[in-house]
Amino acid sequence: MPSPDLPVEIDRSSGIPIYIQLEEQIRLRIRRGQLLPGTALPTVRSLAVELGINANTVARVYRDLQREGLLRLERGVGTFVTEASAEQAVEPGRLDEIANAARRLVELGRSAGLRPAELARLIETLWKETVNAER
Amino acid sequence: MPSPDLPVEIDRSSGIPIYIQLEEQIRLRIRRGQLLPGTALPTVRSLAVELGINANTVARVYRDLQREGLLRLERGVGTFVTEASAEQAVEPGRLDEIANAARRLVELGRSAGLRPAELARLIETLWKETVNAER
Amino acid sequence: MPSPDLPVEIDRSSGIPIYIQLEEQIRLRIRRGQLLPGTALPTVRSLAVELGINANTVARVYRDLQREGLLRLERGVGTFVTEASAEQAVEPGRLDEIANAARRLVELGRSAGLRPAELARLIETLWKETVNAER
Amino acid sequence: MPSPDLPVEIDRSSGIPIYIQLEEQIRLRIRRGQLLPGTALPTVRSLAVELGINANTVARVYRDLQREGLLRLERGVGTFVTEASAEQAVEPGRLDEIANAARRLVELGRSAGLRPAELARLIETLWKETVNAER
DNA sequence: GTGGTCTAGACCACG
DNA sequence: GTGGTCTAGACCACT
Repeated sequence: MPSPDLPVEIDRSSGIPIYIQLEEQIRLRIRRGQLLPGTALPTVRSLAVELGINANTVARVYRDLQREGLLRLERGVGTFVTEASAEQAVEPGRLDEIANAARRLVELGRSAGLRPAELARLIETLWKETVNAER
Repeated sequence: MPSPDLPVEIDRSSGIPIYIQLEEQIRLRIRRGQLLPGTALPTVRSLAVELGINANTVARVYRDLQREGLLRLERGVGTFVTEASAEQAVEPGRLDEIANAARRLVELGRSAGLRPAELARLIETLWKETVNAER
Repeated sequence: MPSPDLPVEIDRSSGIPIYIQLEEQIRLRIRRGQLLPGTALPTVRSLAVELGINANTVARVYRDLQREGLLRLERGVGTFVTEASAEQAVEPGRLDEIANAARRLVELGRSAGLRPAELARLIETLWKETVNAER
Repeated sequence: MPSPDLPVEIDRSSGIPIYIQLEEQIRLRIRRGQLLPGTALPTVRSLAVELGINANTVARVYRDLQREGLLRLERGVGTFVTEASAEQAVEPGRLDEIANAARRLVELGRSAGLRPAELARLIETLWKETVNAER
């Protein structure tokens, strides 16, 4: 499988660490089925050059995603999307549904004068409660 | 007005800065009307001791909330909820509505195998889009 | 909890990456109950100086162990053994038992002319079979 | 002697170098008496194609095993198992004994929550100690 | 002073 | 040429 263009964008002024931005964008592409199992990713160095960041930063991202089981790093060969990643894929319809729910939440929050960070925190709190409730 | 108990909880292993956790919890209590204008907050030192955190951190929180207009620091006297804070209060009904929307989003996200951080990021992204759309 | 001496040893000529050596030694100490929950570890920089290695390498080790749930990194404060690490502790008796079984295997392997790497590989193969058999 | 099928399996996601995997599997087959002296091995190219790996890698493996005295490379003819390899053969009974000891160790390790890499490392450590004790 | 991120660059192992 | 490790050093966020 060839290495397709990887239309990743880094916002250096967002305050969000570069490696987090990269990880999430690649993870999301795999989840959406835009990066199928077996697909080769750009080499560490080439992606670093393309994004204007350091190769170590890219390597860190690939390594993190390897631990999550999404990527397979082959020394001397390259980096590939794992077969197992398909299990973590999400149907596009579901993602739309999620996006809609998120949009609704954002509108409600804004009209109530909340801040984005407050909503994000609310989500994390509810998430933990849900997890605990399962136990 | 007396200083009520301030049932704040700090999670040291969450990775979220302590001052952020504190700020949001106090802000939310004011928004909910659980901390009314004129109410005195615990002293910097007592709250620091109670939570087992650094006094500088508490001082920073009070200072930040003062800048937002929610608190009033009276040197040598204490810290109080401002009258103006009432303007930022949100009706309980609205908060319930928001909480419900958030709960739904959390459930959708969980069933799709997403992580809380991904949802939080989604929210922030949508937020910015909404802001830009307004311009 | 104070930071006790951490008698770690690095063998730079072993060919085994420094961060792997460090990780395993700290992990083993926690497993053995020699590093109890709440205990503070040396700071990233001090351990780096003590071992004569780079601070980034120590930071990587701490970060990896944090992901495993063994350590808790508190920015601005320090690094601590988590409460949850106790769940991964192993009784000393069991470790002795394991060491004996390993010693026996080593003797058998040596007398049959095998190499250590072959034994190690045999272990990993059997391990995977056991895992698959469980499914 | 004809070239038998060589049922080798390569795990590209194991992190273990391909040449190590290949070497050990061939070595083990010779030790077990499954590859007898005089037997021809597949050509470098055919084995490389069959396994989907680089021909250089296969060549390296054959060369390494030649240095160990297990294989004989005859230029323009092919690669063969040496007569001397018989001396390194191990009786099946012994291999069973070793496999049993290894299985026991794996079970103990798993029930104690260790990782395969930790067991492998333990073995290598004990091996070195045994060697030193002999001196 | 703590940990976290990022850079630049060197050297190594693998294919 | 691929990824992996390590160093040295800068700057930042947090307590």
